[in-house]
Amino acid sequence: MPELPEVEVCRRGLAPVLEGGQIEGVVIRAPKLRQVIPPELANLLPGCRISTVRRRGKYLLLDCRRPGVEGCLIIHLGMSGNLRFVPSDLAPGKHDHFDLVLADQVLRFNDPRRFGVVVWQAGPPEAAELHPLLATQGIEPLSDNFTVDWIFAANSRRSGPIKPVLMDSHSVVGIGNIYASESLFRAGISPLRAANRISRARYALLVDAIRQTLSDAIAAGGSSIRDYVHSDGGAGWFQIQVGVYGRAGEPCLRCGAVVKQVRQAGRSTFYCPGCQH
DNA sequence: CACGACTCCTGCTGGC
DNA sequence: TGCCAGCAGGAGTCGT
Repeated sequence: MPELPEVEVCRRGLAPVLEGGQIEGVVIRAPKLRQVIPPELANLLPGCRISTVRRRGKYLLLDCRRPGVEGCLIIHLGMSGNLRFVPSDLAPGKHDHFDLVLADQVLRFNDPRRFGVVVWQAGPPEAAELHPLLATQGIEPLSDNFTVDWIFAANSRRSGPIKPVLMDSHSVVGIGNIYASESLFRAGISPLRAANRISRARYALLVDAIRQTLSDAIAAGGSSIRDYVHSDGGAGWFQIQVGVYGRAGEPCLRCGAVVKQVRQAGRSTFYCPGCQH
């Protein structure tokens, strides 16, 4: 379910509980998600302390170590993944694929569609980026590196429509199907417009829109982290005011034109033909 | 290189 | 009510 804001909200919910805590055990129930969950986690992780819970794109990074073992547990929630703390004695349910057993509770990973990932990268925290899944990740949209100059140059040779380009995690990480549509709506740019046919001035609007949209979503989700941590894990997700996503056929809240839905690269795109050009 | 199609998987919704 | 097609917030791989 997660795009960058949801993963960040998840990280903020996990960090205060996990950081400094010790892993007592590991349970692997479904060996194969998008990749096989490494069986050796059962030997590596018990006894490890988690120093930091980080995020890179839509990946969660748990830095773990104990004498003789140092590495990073890398978790991706895929489309339908979900992490929640449950009581130690709660029986696992359907699609509960992976448990991190802590002293007084369990961090449980549930993922019906199994597009998620749980893998291990040995080495110090800075080595995590060497993992093949992380090595090709693009820049963070909430970092100082994400500028008008950067995106204008990066997209200068991309002739395809801007919306799928925004969703390319090898370019910019974290922007999924919903926030791509919403950011373009806020910037007044058509999702169909070729990425290399957008002016620098309009890219400035887009950079701001992306930053603002993601930040708003994090703020909205962050307000319910307490709920997230000990409830169903769904609280706090996608709570921003939606401009166009899922509103096909309804009037645009800004100009009243009918919101359109089209298909791009196999994904639904929503936009307002009245105020996006 | 850049792009689109295809792929992995389960579950829900809407039409008949 | 049952069945089936289509679609769902991701992203790697492959062919062009």
